[in-house]
Amino acid sequence: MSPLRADAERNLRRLLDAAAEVFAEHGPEASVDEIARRAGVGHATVFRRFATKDELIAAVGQERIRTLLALAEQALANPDAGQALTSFVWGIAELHARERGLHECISRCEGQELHRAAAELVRRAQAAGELRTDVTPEDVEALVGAAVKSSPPDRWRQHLTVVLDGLKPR
Amino acid sequence: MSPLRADAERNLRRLLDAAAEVFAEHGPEASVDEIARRAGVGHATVFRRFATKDELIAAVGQERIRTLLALAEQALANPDAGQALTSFVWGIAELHARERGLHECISRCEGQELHRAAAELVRRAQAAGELRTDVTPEDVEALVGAAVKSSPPDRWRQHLTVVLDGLKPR
DNA sequence: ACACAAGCGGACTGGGCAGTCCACTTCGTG
DNA sequence: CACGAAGTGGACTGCCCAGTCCGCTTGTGT
Repeated sequence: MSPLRADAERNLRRLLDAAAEVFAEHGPEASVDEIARRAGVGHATVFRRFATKDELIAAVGQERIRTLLALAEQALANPDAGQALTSFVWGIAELHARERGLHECISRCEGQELHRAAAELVRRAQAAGELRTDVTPEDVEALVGAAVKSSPPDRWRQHLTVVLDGLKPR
Repeated sequence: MSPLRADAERNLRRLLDAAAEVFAEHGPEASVDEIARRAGVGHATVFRRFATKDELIAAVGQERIRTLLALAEQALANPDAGQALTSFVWGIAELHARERGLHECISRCEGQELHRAAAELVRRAQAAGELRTDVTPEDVEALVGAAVKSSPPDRWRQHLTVVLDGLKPR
Protein backbone atom coordinates (compact mmCIF):
# COMPACT_ATOMS: atom_id res chain seq x y z
CA MET A 1 0.00 0.00 0.00
CA SER A 2 2.56 2.57 -1.17
CA PRO A 3 1.58 6.25 -1.39
CA LEU A 4 -0.97 7.02 -4.11
CA ARG A 5 0.03 8.53 -7.41
CA ALA A 6 -0.79 12.24 -7.66
CA ASP A 7 -3.68 11.80 -10.10
CA ALA A 8 -5.10 8.95 -8.05
CA GLU A 9 -5.00 11.11 -4.96
CA ARG A 10 -6.91 13.87 -6.76
CA ASN A 11 -9.52 11.41 -7.93
CA LEU A 12 -9.90 9.96 -4.45
CA ARG A 13 -10.48 13.46 -3.04
CA ARG A 14 -13.06 14.27 -5.74
CA LEU A 15 -14.70 10.93 -5.09
CA LEU A 16 -15.10 11.48 -1.36
CA ASP A 17 -16.43 15.00 -1.93
CA ALA A 18 -18.88 13.84 -4.58
CA ALA A 19 -19.98 10.98 -2.36
CA ALA A 20 -20.58 13.33 0.57
CA GLU A 21 -22.68 15.59 -1.66
CA VAL A 22 -24.72 12.80 -3.20
CA PHE A 23 -25.26 10.97 0.08
CA ALA A 24 -26.28 14.26 1.70
CA GLU A 25 -28.94 14.74 -0.96
CA HIS A 26 -30.20 11.22 -1.45
CA GLY A 27 -28.94 9.22 1.51
CA PRO A 28 -26.77 6.13 1.29
CA GLU A 29 -29.25 4.54 -1.13
CA ALA A 30 -27.79 6.68 -3.91
CA SER A 31 -26.09 4.62 -6.60
CA VAL A 32 -22.35 4.36 -7.02
CA ASP A 33 -22.76 5.35 -10.67
CA GLU A 34 -24.29 8.67 -9.65
CA ILE A 35 -21.35 9.41 -7.37
CA ALA A 36 -18.76 8.40 -9.96
CA ARG A 37 -20.51 10.56 -12.56
CA ARG A 38 -20.50 13.59 -10.28
CA ALA A 39 -16.83 13.00 -9.47
CA GLY A 40 -16.04 12.75 -13.17
CA VAL A 41 -14.57 9.24 -12.95
CA GLY A 42 -15.58 5.79 -14.08
CA HIS A 43 -17.37 3.76 -11.44
CA ALA A 44 -14.67 1.09 -11.53
CA THR A 45 -12.41 3.67 -9.91
CA VAL A 46 -14.67 3.71 -6.89
CA PHE A 47 -14.20 -0.02 -6.38
CA ARG A 48 -10.43 0.22 -6.75
CA ARG A 49 -10.33 2.45 -3.65
CA PHE A 50 -13.20 0.86 -1.74
CA ALA A 51 -13.86 -2.85 -1.92
CA THR A 52 -17.59 -2.35 -1.48
CA LYS A 53 -20.08 0.48 -1.47
CA ASP A 54 -20.40 0.10 2.29
CA GLU A 55 -16.72 0.91 2.68
CA LEU A 56 -17.28 4.13 0.76
CA ILE A 57 -20.22 5.02 2.98
CA ALA A 58 -18.11 4.30 6.04
CA ALA A 59 -15.28 6.49 4.74
CA VAL A 60 -17.65 9.40 4.13
CA GLY A 61 -19.18 8.86 7.57
CA GLN A 62 -15.78 8.85 9.23
CA GLU A 63 -14.81 12.13 7.59
CA ARG A 64 -17.98 13.76 8.84
CA ILE A 65 -17.62 12.32 12.31
CA ARG A 66 -14.42 14.32 12.70
CA THR A 67 -16.47 17.53 12.35
CA LEU A 68 -18.90 16.35 14.99
CA LEU A 69 -16.07 15.42 17.29
CA ALA A 70 -14.67 18.93 17.03
CA LEU A 71 -18.08 20.28 18.01
CA ALA A 72 -18.21 17.91 20.98
CA GLU A 73 -14.80 18.92 22.23
CA GLN A 74 -15.64 22.57 21.90
CA ALA A 75 -18.79 21.95 23.94
CA LEU A 76 -16.87 20.03 26.59
CA ALA A 77 -14.78 23.13 27.15
CA ASN A 78 -17.91 25.04 28.23
CA PRO A 79 -18.10 25.13 32.04
CA ASP A 80 -21.91 25.52 32.00
CA ALA A 81 -23.02 21.90 31.57
CA GLY A 82 -26.55 22.71 30.47
CA GLN A 83 -25.41 25.20 27.87
CA ALA A 84 -22.66 22.83 26.72
CA LEU A 85 -25.17 20.12 25.90
CA THR A 86 -27.69 22.36 24.17
CA SER A 87 -25.08 24.12 22.07
CA PHE A 88 -23.70 20.74 21.02
CA VAL A 89 -27.16 19.46 20.19
CA TRP A 90 -28.08 22.54 18.16
CA GLY A 91 -24.78 22.37 16.32
CA ILE A 92 -25.23 18.73 15.39
CA ALA A 93 -28.84 19.29 14.41
CA GLU A 94 -27.84 22.17 12.14
CA LEU A 95 -25.41 19.92 10.30
CA HIS A 96 -27.85 17.06 10.02
CA ALA A 97 -30.56 19.35 8.73
CA ARG A 98 -28.28 20.82 6.10
CA GLU A 99 -27.05 17.43 4.93
CA ARG A 100 -29.99 15.17 5.64
CA GLY A 101 -28.81 12.00 3.97
CA LEU A 102 -25.51 11.98 5.83
CA HIS A 103 -27.18 11.17 9.13
CA GLU A 104 -27.76 7.61 8.02
CA CYS A 105 -24.17 7.25 6.81
CA ILE A 106 -22.83 8.53 10.10
CA SER A 107 -24.99 6.36 12.31
CA ARG A 108 -23.63 3.30 10.50
CA CYS A 109 -20.15 3.74 11.90
CA GLU A 110 -20.44 5.88 15.05
CA GLY A 111 -16.91 6.35 16.29
CA GLN A 112 -16.35 5.46 19.92
CA GLU A 113 -14.78 8.82 20.78
CA LEU A 114 -17.83 10.74 19.66
CA HIS A 115 -20.07 8.48 21.71
CA ARG A 116 -17.93 8.93 24.77
CA ALA A 117 -17.83 12.71 24.40
CA ALA A 118 -21.61 12.89 23.94
CA ALA A 119 -22.17 10.63 26.94
CA GLU A 120 -19.95 12.88 29.03
CA LEU A 121 -21.93 15.96 28.01
CA VAL A 122 -25.15 14.19 28.99
CA ARG A 123 -23.72 13.01 32.31
CA ARG A 124 -22.54 16.50 33.22
CA ALA A 125 -25.86 18.10 32.32
CA GLN A 126 -27.64 15.57 34.50
CA ALA A 127 -25.25 16.19 37.39
CA ALA A 128 -25.94 19.93 37.03
CA GLY A 129 -29.69 19.30 37.25
CA GLU A 130 -30.24 20.59 33.72
CA LEU A 131 -31.35 17.30 32.18
CA ARG A 132 -33.83 14.70 33.35
CA THR A 133 -32.07 11.73 34.88
CA ASP A 134 -34.28 9.01 33.42
CA VAL A 135 -32.73 9.24 29.97
CA THR A 136 -29.54 7.68 28.65
CA PRO A 137 -27.13 9.27 26.18
CA GLU A 138 -28.58 6.94 23.55
CA ASP A 139 -32.05 8.27 24.31
CA VAL A 140 -30.87 11.82 23.75
CA GLU A 141 -29.18 10.88 20.48
CA ALA A 142 -32.23 9.04 19.21
CA LEU A 143 -34.63 11.83 20.15
CA VAL A 144 -32.54 14.59 18.64
CA GLY A 145 -31.86 12.60 15.49
CA ALA A 146 -35.52 11.74 15.14
CA ALA A 147 -36.71 15.30 15.66
CA VAL A 148 -34.45 16.64 12.94
CA LYS A 149 -34.58 13.88 10.39
CA SER A 150 -38.33 13.43 10.18
CA SER A 151 -39.30 17.09 10.07
CA PRO A 152 -39.71 19.46 7.13
CA PRO A 153 -36.79 21.90 6.76
CA ASP A 154 -38.79 24.81 8.16
CA ARG A 155 -40.02 23.00 11.28
CA TRP A 156 -37.12 21.03 12.68
CA ARG A 157 -36.04 23.90 14.91
CA GLN A 158 -39.45 23.97 16.50
CA HIS A 159 -39.46 20.21 16.91
CA LEU A 160 -36.03 20.24 18.49
CA THR A 161 -37.20 22.95 20.88
CA VAL A 162 -40.05 20.71 21.98
CA VAL A 163 -37.73 17.76 22.52
CA LEU A 164 -35.25 19.86 24.49
CA ASP A 165 -38.09 21.17 26.66
CA GLY A 166 -39.17 17.59 27.25
CA LEU A 167 -35.64 16.71 28.29
CA LYS A 168 -35.56 19.33 31.04
CA PRO A 169 -36.08 17.96 34.53
CA ARG A 170 -39.67 18.22 35.74
CA MET B 1 -66.04 -4.54 -12.47
CA SER B 2 -68.49 -7.33 -11.53
CA PRO B 3 -68.25 -8.99 -8.11
CA LEU B 4 -65.21 -11.21 -7.63
CA ARG B 5 -65.37 -14.94 -7.86
CA ALA B 6 -65.32 -16.65 -4.47
CA ASP B 7 -61.78 -18.01 -4.79
CA ALA B 8 -60.52 -14.66 -6.04
CA GLU B 9 -62.06 -12.97 -3.03
CA ARG B 10 -60.30 -15.39 -0.71
CA ASN B 11 -56.98 -14.78 -2.42
CA LEU B 12 -57.45 -11.04 -2.24
CA ARG B 13 -58.04 -11.29 1.50
CA ARG B 14 -54.98 -13.48 2.01
CA LEU B 15 -52.98 -11.08 -0.11
CA LEU B 16 -53.91 -8.02 1.91
CA ASP B 17 -53.22 -9.85 5.17
CA ALA B 18 -49.87 -11.12 3.94
CA ALA B 19 -48.96 -7.67 2.65
CA ALA B 20 -49.84 -6.09 6.00
CA GLU B 21 -47.64 -8.64 7.78
CA VAL B 22 -44.69 -8.30 5.44
CA PHE B 23 -44.86 -4.51 5.27
CA ALA B 24 -45.11 -4.40 9.06
CA GLU B 25 -41.89 -6.39 9.32
CA HIS B 26 -39.83 -4.97 6.49
CA GLY B 27 -41.55 -1.75 5.48
CA PRO B 28 -42.86 -0.96 2.01
CA GLU B 29 -39.47 -1.84 0.51
CA ALA B 30 -40.37 -5.51 0.84
CA SER B 31 -40.68 -7.26 -2.51
CA VAL B 32 -43.96 -8.24 -4.11
CA ASP B 33 -42.62 -11.79 -4.49
CA GLU B 34 -42.19 -12.10 -0.74
CA ILE B 35 -45.79 -11.05 -0.17
CA ALA B 36 -47.16 -13.35 -2.85
CA ARG B 37 -45.16 -16.24 -1.41
CA ARG B 38 -46.51 -15.63 2.08
CA ALA B 39 -50.03 -15.41 0.70
CA GLY B 40 -49.52 -18.69 -1.15
CA VAL B 41 -50.21 -17.10 -4.51
CA GLY B 42 -48.28 -16.38 -7.71
CA HIS B 43 -47.02 -12.83 -7.90
CA ALA B 44 -48.95 -12.22 -11.12
CA THR B 45 -52.09 -12.43 -9.00
CA VAL B 46 -50.96 -9.36 -7.09
CA PHE B 47 -50.79 -7.36 -10.27
CA ARG B 48 -54.21 -8.54 -11.43
CA ARG B 49 -55.75 -6.85 -8.35
CA PHE B 50 -53.38 -3.90 -8.08
CA ALA B 51 -51.95 -2.25 -11.15
CA THR B 52 -48.74 -1.35 -9.35
CA LYS B 53 -47.00 -2.14 -6.09
CA ASP B 54 -47.83 1.37 -4.90
CA GLU B 55 -51.54 0.62 -5.22
CA LEU B 56 -51.07 -2.40 -2.98
CA ILE B 57 -49.23 -0.28 -0.43
CA ALA B 58 -52.03 2.27 -0.56
CA ALA B 59 -54.66 -0.42 -0.07
CA VAL B 60 -52.88 -1.78 2.99
CA GLY B 61 -52.45 1.74 4.32
CA GLN B 62 -56.13 2.50 3.83
CA GLU B 63 -57.18 -0.59 5.74
CA ARG B 64 -54.99 0.38 8.65
CA ILE B 65 -56.15 3.97 8.60
CA ARG B 66 -59.63 2.75 9.45
CA THR B 67 -58.27 1.37 12.74
CA LEU B 68 -56.65 4.69 13.53
CA LEU B 69 -59.81 6.55 12.69
CA ALA B 70 -61.73 4.43 15.16
CA LEU B 71 -59.17 5.35 17.81
CA ALA B 72 -59.52 9.02 16.94
CA GLU B 73 -63.29 8.96 17.19
CA GLN B 74 -63.15 7.17 20.50
CA ALA B 75 -60.78 9.86 21.76
CA LEU B 76 -62.99 12.65 20.47
CA ALA B 77 -65.76 11.32 22.72
CA ASN B 78 -63.61 11.99 25.79
CA PRO B 79 -64.65 15.29 27.38
CA ASP B 80 -61.20 15.84 28.93
CA ALA B 81 -59.31 17.35 26.00
CA GLY B 82 -55.85 16.74 27.43
CA GLN B 83 -56.57 13.13 28.22
CA ALA B 84 -58.26 12.66 24.84
CA LEU B 85 -55.11 13.68 22.99
CA THR B 86 -52.69 11.67 25.10
CA SER B 87 -54.79 8.52 24.96
CA PHE B 88 -55.02 8.87 21.20
CA VAL B 89 -51.30 9.42 20.89
CA TRP B 90 -50.44 6.45 23.09
CA GLY B 91 -52.85 4.27 21.14
CA ILE B 92 -51.39 5.22 17.79
CA ALA B 93 -47.86 4.83 19.09
CA GLU B 94 -48.63 1.37 20.38
CA LEU B 95 -49.83 0.29 16.94
CA HIS B 96 -46.89 1.86 15.16
CA ALA B 97 -44.44 0.23 17.52
CA ARG B 98 -46.00 -3.19 17.05
CA GLU B 99 -46.07 -2.88 13.26
CA ARG B 100 -43.12 -0.64 12.53
CA GLY B 101 -43.04 -0.88 8.77
CA LEU B 102 -46.67 0.08 8.40
CA HIS B 103 -46.02 3.64 9.49
CA GLU B 104 -44.41 4.42 6.16
CA CYS B 105 -47.28 2.81 4.24
CA ILE B 106 -49.84 4.82 6.15
CA SER B 107 -48.09 8.14 5.82
CA ARG B 108 -48.14 7.70 2.04
CA CYS B 109 -51.92 8.01 1.83
CA GLU B 110 -53.08 9.82 4.99
CA GLY B 111 -56.84 9.98 4.72
CA GLN B 112 -58.35 13.42 5.16
CA GLU B 113 -60.78 12.33 7.87
CA LEU B 114 -58.00 11.07 10.10
CA HIS B 115 -56.13 14.32 9.65
CA ARG B 116 -59.18 16.35 10.51
CA ALA B 117 -59.91 14.28 13.61
CA ALA B 118 -56.32 14.57 14.81
CA ALA B 119 -56.31 18.30 14.18
CA GLU B 120 -59.50 18.65 16.22
CA LEU B 121 -57.96 16.76 19.13
CA VAL B 122 -54.95 19.06 19.01
CA ARG B 123 -57.08 22.18 18.81
CA ARG B 124 -59.17 21.15 21.80
CA ALA B 125 -56.15 20.29 23.89
CA GLN B 126 -54.68 23.70 23.12
CA ALA B 127 -57.95 25.45 24.00
CA ALA B 128 -57.95 23.58 27.30
CA GLY B 129 -54.42 24.79 28.05
CA GLU B 130 -53.06 21.25 28.01
CA LEU B 131 -50.87 21.65 24.93
CA ARG B 132 -48.41 24.34 23.94
CA THR B 133 -49.93 26.64 21.37
CA ASP B 134 -46.87 27.08 19.17
CA VAL B 135 -47.22 23.66 17.54
CA THR B 136 -49.43 22.59 14.67
CA PRO B 137 -51.20 19.23 14.32
CA GLU B 138 -48.53 18.33 11.75
CA ASP B 139 -45.83 19.07 14.32
CA VAL B 140 -47.47 16.73 16.81
CA GLU B 141 -47.80 13.99 14.20
CA ALA B 142 -44.20 14.34 13.11
CA LEU B 143 -42.84 14.36 16.65
CA VAL B 144 -44.84 11.38 17.81
CA GLY B 145 -44.06 9.40 14.66
CA ALA B 146 -40.38 10.24 14.95
CA ALA B 147 -40.16 9.31 18.62
CA VAL B 148 -41.65 5.88 18.03
CA LYS B 149 -40.13 4.96 14.72
CA SER B 150 -36.51 5.74 15.47
CA SER B 151 -36.32 4.17 18.90
CA PRO B 152 -35.48 0.64 19.94
CA PRO B 153 -38.55 -1.38 20.97
CA ASP B 154 -37.75 -1.11 24.68
CA ARG B 155 -37.24 2.67 24.70
CA TRP B 156 -39.98 4.19 22.59
CA ARG B 157 -42.28 4.61 25.58
CA GLN B 158 -39.65 6.63 27.36
CA HIS B 159 -39.03 8.72 24.25
CA LEU B 160 -42.71 9.37 23.77
CA THR B 161 -42.94 10.44 27.40
CA VAL B 162 -40.20 12.99 26.79
CA VAL B 163 -41.95 14.34 23.69
CA LEU B 164 -45.28 14.59 25.47
CA ASP B 165 -43.62 16.44 28.34
CA GLY B 166 -42.09 18.81 25.81
CA LEU B 167 -45.50 19.39 24.31
CA LYS B 168 -47.01 20.56 27.61
CA PRO B 169 -47.37 24.32 27.92
CA ARG B 170 -44.52 25.95 29.78
C1' DA C 1 -73.08 -32.03 -16.84
C1' DC C 2 -71.21 -28.57 -19.70
C1' DA C 3 -69.46 -24.36 -21.56
C1' DC C 4 -67.12 -20.41 -20.92
C1' DA C 5 -65.65 -16.51 -18.54
C1' DA C 6 -62.87 -15.50 -14.63
C1' DG C 7 -58.88 -16.54 -12.40
C1' DC C 8 -54.39 -18.47 -12.10
C1' DG C 9 -49.11 -18.84 -11.87
C1' DG C 10 -44.68 -19.88 -14.19
C1' DA C 11 -41.92 -18.00 -17.54
C1' DC C 12 -40.47 -13.92 -19.57
C1' DT C 13 -38.86 -8.84 -20.25
C1' DG C 14 -36.50 -4.78 -19.17
C1' DG C 15 -34.18 -1.77 -16.08
C1' DG C 16 -31.16 -0.74 -12.27
C1' DC C 17 -27.78 -2.05 -9.30
C1' DA C 18 -23.01 -3.67 -7.18
C1' DG C 19 -19.03 -5.52 -8.34
C1' DT C 20 -15.25 -7.57 -12.00
C1' DC C 21 -12.15 -7.58 -16.04
C1' DC C 22 -8.93 -6.07 -19.27
C1' DA C 23 -6.99 -3.33 -23.05
C1' DC C 24 -5.49 1.19 -22.93
C1' DT C 25 -3.48 5.68 -20.89
C1' DT C 26 -0.77 8.36 -17.66
C1' DC C 27 2.58 9.22 -14.08
C1' DG C 28 7.02 9.12 -12.10
C1' DT C 29 11.72 7.60 -12.35
C1' DG C 30 16.44 6.49 -14.26
C1' DC D 1 12.92 10.05 -23.50
C1' DA D 2 11.50 5.67 -22.45
C1' DC D 3 9.67 2.21 -19.92
C1' DG D 4 7.36 -0.26 -16.15
C1' DA D 5 4.11 0.22 -12.71
C1' DA D 6 0.02 2.42 -11.26
C1' DG D 7 -4.24 3.99 -12.63
C1' DT D 8 -8.31 4.20 -15.61
C1' DG D 9 -13.02 3.52 -17.59
C1' DG D 10 -16.17 1.09 -20.68
C1' DA D 11 -17.96 -3.21 -21.31
C1' DC D 12 -19.45 -7.17 -18.97
C1' DT D 13 -21.67 -10.37 -15.34
C1' DG D 14 -25.02 -11.73 -12.18
C1' DC D 15 -28.68 -10.52 -9.21
C1' DC D 16 -33.08 -8.58 -7.78
C1' DC D 17 -37.10 -6.41 -8.75
C1' DA D 18 -41.66 -4.62 -10.91
C1' DG D 19 -44.61 -5.54 -14.28
C1' DT D 20 -46.48 -8.50 -18.68
C1' DC D 21 -48.00 -12.62 -21.30
C1' DC D 22 -50.23 -16.75 -22.23
C1' DG D 23 -51.67 -21.52 -21.95
C1' DC D 24 -53.87 -24.01 -18.31
C1' DT D 25 -57.38 -24.58 -14.34
C1' DT D 26 -61.48 -23.66 -11.72
C1' DG D 27 -65.78 -21.64 -10.33
C1' DT D 28 -70.45 -20.71 -11.76
C1' DG D 29 -74.91 -20.12 -14.34
C1' DT D 30 -77.84 -22.87 -17.10
